[in-house]
Amino acid sequence: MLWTKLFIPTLRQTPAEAEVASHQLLLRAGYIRQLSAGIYSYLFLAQRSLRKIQTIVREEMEAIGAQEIFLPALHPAEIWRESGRWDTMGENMFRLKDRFQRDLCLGMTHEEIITVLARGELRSYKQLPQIWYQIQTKFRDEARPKSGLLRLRQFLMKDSYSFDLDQAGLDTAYDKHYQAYRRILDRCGLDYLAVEAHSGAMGGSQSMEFVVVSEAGEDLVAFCKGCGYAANLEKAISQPSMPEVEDPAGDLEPERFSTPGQKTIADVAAFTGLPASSQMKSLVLVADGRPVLVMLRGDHQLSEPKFAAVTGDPEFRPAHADEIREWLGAEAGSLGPVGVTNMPILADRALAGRRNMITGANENDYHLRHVTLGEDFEAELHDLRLAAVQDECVHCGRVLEIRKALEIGHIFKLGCKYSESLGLRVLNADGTEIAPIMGSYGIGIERVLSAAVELHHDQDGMVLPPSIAPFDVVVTPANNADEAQSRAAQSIYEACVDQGLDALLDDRDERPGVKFKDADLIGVPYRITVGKKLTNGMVELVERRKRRTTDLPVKEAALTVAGLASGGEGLTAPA
RNA sequence: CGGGGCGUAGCGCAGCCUGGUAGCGCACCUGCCUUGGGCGCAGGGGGUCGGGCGUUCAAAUCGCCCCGCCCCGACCA
Repeated sequence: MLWTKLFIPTLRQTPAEAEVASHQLLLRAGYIRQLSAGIYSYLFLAQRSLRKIQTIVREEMEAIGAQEIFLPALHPAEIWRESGRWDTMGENMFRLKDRFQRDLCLGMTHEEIITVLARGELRSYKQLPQIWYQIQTKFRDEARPKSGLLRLRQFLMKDSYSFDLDQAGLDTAYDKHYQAYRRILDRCGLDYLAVEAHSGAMGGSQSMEFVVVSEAGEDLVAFCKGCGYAANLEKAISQPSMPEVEDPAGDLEPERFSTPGQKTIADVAAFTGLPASSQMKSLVLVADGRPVLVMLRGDHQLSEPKFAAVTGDPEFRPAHADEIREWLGAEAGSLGPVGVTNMPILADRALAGRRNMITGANENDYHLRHVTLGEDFEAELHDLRLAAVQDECVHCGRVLEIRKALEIGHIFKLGCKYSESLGLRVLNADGTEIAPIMGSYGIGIERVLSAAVELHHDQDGMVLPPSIAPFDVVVTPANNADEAQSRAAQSIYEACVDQGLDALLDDRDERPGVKFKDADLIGVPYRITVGKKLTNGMVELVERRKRRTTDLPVKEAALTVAGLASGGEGLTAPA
């Protein structure tokens, strides 16, 4: 294609609203334009790149026997009421009414729709297993859209759904997706991690996220460079670091002492001269309508999903200030477990074996020292904390890395939640009716592109992996007004096209600097520069990623790029 | 939803404090010139100053209300 015929509106300056690299570069390189918060138009370059990503996704989905379908984006409320999620999805769902005042919504995911489709069609065990997938626009009324294409209100997702007769079948479908996702992300040139995750509002037993470690991400993941253990921070298990100060020895009795105005862990640490890890933190939560006291080491944080899993109530809430006063007789900041009998006490395992710690006295402005779990109060032990910096891997003992990450894909074993609630049943071989067991698997298409840009860029612009770059190669005559250069560039361009390359000819009447800058910015992996060396029959091949320039005879240029491009498809991130 | 910031030409910004009818750089158009890293010269086009109401002889500028966008937090498959 000829640059002069294309619309590639590159920007010299970065628009002020863009903060993260991918957002800045996608705007500057003329890939996207914003319509509204979290809603973007995809211009020519973005569309080409997104299509390449979708092609890779389709190929790998077909390879595991998945069949492409296309479901509606506009859904009647009834279906969501049947599954119960009309109410539980809350504010994140776009809702609207039709002219007859019937409730509708825009699809944020498609478990309900696929299950309703299946229940009308699937009758017999002979029809299973099935894997159906689509690439669809999803709508989510995010509280805070942000960071360009990283958190959108309207976005593309490949979502697939598996239907099986039994757990073993689901395990197979899940594993196929796991393998397919690995191949997809490998081919897209992403350096990623597969991490154990919570299934959250999806329900279900097992789930795994595919994430790219990046400061632009909003998840936190913990992983071990030693044995490969990796999990979402909320789910991660870890060996707590040693307390900074050894506990006082002996069978000491709790001792009340005055701590006027010392409300936070940090306050008390400064006041007593003992670090947070020598204190116990008390949280009052309300689960299933009843108060629960949760004890954690002072420097640890509650993992809400772990607490929800222990209590079985995903809707738990912190107690209100007046409830805390009524139940414990003191304000948050002076709470503790000693003498508490009116609510169950849960303690994190990191407190097991600790002695003589500091905690609140349940009397404003007083704390207790020498409090020991199992002696001065009793509690049920659970893993309730978030893995913390310096925690060690429980498998191999190495210190865990904790990093921000971008969620690209997520696979879930759903179980029978949707088949049961929506009435999907098939007859088994023995004539009994069973609810098929389901899985659900998603990949954010725009996030693949954004993550690739986050991972692969430099001062001058994007450095896209060849597999997802909008063009493989750009042919740039340094001076297009020079008849010989222009003609040679044209023929090299044609040779590239003949090689099956997605080639771009920069035929603009611009100074070379402008053309070089633009080519760098939009991230084309290879550039063939036709310039002064043409008089010797030579052109230059510039590899965007390595910033390396090689002189080549005119005749070999196209063939060389074709060889590099096909070999470079699995290009991965530098470590 | 809470906190903060911003809204003036396509992009980046100044002007606002101290009211007097809008400016700079880049981009764009025309011509000349130039052609190895966002050239040079000359001429030119383009703005409801986010919106409404108010104060005033006079509002981009002051006041009130609203809208939008960004960032932090809350929230979130």
